[in-house]
Amino acid sequence: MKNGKDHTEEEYVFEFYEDMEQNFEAEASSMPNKYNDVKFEENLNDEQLKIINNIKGPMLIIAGAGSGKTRTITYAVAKLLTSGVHPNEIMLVTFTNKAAKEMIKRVELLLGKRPKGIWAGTFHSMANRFIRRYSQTLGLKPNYNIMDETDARALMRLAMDKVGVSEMEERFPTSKMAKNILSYSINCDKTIREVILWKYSDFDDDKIEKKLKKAYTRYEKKKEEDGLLDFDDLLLFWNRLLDEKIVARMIARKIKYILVDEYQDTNHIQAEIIHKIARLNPERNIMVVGDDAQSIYAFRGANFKNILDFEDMYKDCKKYKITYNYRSVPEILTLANDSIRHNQFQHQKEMKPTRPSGAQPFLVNVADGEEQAKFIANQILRLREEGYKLNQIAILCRAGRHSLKIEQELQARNIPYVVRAGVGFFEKAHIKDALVHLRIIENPFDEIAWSRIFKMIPDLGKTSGAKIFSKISQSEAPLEKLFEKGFFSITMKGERIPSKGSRNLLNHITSLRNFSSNDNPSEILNEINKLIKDYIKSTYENSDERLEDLKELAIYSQNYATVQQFLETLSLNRNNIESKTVLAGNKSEIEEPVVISTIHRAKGLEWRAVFIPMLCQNFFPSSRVKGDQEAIEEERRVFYVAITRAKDQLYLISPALLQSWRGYQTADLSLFVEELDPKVYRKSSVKIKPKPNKESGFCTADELLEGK
DNA sequence: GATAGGGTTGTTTTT
DNA sequence: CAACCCTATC
Repeated sequence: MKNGKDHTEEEYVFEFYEDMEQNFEAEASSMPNKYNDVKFEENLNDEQLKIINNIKGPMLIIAGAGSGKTRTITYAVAKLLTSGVHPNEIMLVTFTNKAAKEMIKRVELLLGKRPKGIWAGTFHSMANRFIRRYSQTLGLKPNYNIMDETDARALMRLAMDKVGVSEMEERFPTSKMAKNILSYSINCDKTIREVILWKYSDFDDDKIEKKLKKAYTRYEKKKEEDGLLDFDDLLLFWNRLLDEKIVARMIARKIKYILVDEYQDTNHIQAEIIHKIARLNPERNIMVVGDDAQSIYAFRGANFKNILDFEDMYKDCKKYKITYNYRSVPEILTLANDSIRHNQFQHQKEMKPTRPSGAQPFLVNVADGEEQAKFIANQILRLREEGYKLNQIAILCRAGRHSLKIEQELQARNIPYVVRAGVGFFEKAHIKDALVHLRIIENPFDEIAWSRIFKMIPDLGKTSGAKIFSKISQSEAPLEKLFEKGFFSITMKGERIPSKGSRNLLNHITSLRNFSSNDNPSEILNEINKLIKDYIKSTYENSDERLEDLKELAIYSQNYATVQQFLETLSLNRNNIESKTVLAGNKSEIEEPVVISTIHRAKGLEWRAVFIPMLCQNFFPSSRVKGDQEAIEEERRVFYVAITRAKDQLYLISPALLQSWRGYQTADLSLFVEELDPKVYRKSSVKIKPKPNKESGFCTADELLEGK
């Protein structure tokens, strides 16, 4: 593997994995690595320097947006390494695996050498490493597959069906709700009853609760039988592992320093895990970094009160604040502060601007979604003329679907863009169609995977599928056994001859019989692509595009040695590949695209210019929060995160009229804009009237621009 | 009894 | 774009 900074993303993924594997084998080496001299004093401010010179014991760091949080963590890691701490004594927990890789990359640049062996990644990916290693201790199949949320929901549906829940006449939670309830219960350490009362009080009923619990039992059992784990299981089993004395002692011997980024977005079980590890070590070197104002994952059980609890839990904890903002012009910070002060449940803290004065944020009222899209496109072109590169511009949406019209407009104007929202590449139907074949090679007991394959086979429906899977599940056989003569022959309608569907299935998968989970996934995928080509062609409208995607997938998978490595990387890094990139026409030079993203995925990132569309009541904040103060505050934090991504220019855009399922509908200005002090933004003085009466006082976005 | 096809519905945010 | 329900067909 190459050294230096010219790694491709894929190589990092691969090396990353290797490092983790080595961690289990390597003892902390007594030979400290030779690193560059790092100029800590020159590159950090006083607040930051104080932190990295005091890394010991429990530390709580409150870091405002744009305060150089990543820089501080990076230098902290560098500090530890240069003072002789071995890489595999450090655990760095980040919010995404991408963030982990980027931080390691930055540490590498500082040290002039790649620090091999740091435990770095998300809670889920690290949990996976430990669980794979100790699957036997936990009584799990070593080749378990990790389900994504869609799969987990499908399995929950299956469990509910088996328990006979969907046939009930009374109202009952959907499989999605049922899965959510279970998920909250695990992540927040609450009973099912408590979760129901907390989030789904409509279903507060003994009978429902009883049935639900029955479905859960079935769900758990099914996962065990099929060798499946959901995201929550990863945390659950890691946590359980830490109660095993021998394993815990082994982990304690290795990990001496824990650093947790984005601590405001951890939930109860995650906090429990790191505290268990921290307490295993007499020095309890645990550093958590976060900003309660940026906690936006409550829907996943995150609780920014973890930050407050931290101080209670470690009475001797040292508390630091880093407050200088290096990102945004003071005008943008003023608006951000003016917004977040409306939140009651909040640490009071003040961001100190360091940049000279710049442009005031704009509040742009537009007539409707089309005008909004036009305005954004116009303004992007204008910014480009002013010297902005397109990739320094972002459109940040509350929900993925808010960007549809904007995308169309950018396409029409030949403005290249990339979308980081909605269904990711690996969740697309055709990609999953291919991947489920890999899943059954890895683990043939995975019913969710099989049933997706069954759907692709002509003359094979639900009933036959269930019969075939029941044979598979009883066979206790690896994949090759399934090809023994007559295995798939099931009798239908009392006839002796194998059904058409089962013969089709056998034909379909026969060419996979010689592959095993240890083979290179790309070779297998090439074969799979041949198998499903006709199905893709006949099922999907844009099959050419999809077949291209499948080729891409096979190429991408070359970076992984085994099926297992490939599959679990996909499960745990789902948003690493851009879901859609539209490049401008036939331009010879490729221009870096504008970014369209959900706000949630924009966390930790920054752009020179940021557009926030759809600032209307019932869109942002979303209609679901009605009256719920905590939910409104969460939405306001989402707004705050969006604002603080902007370095130089910020555009708040609010359409007056929106197209809903039937016709146009007036939309009120978002509470979050309404409540702002009008002094913190510049508003177009032009009054805009709804489209139907498009006469006096009404203007288009183009005219609005001229008038500015 | 089982499968295929049509038409309708409803979707925040993500590991 | 998947999950549902209904109807036509084998």
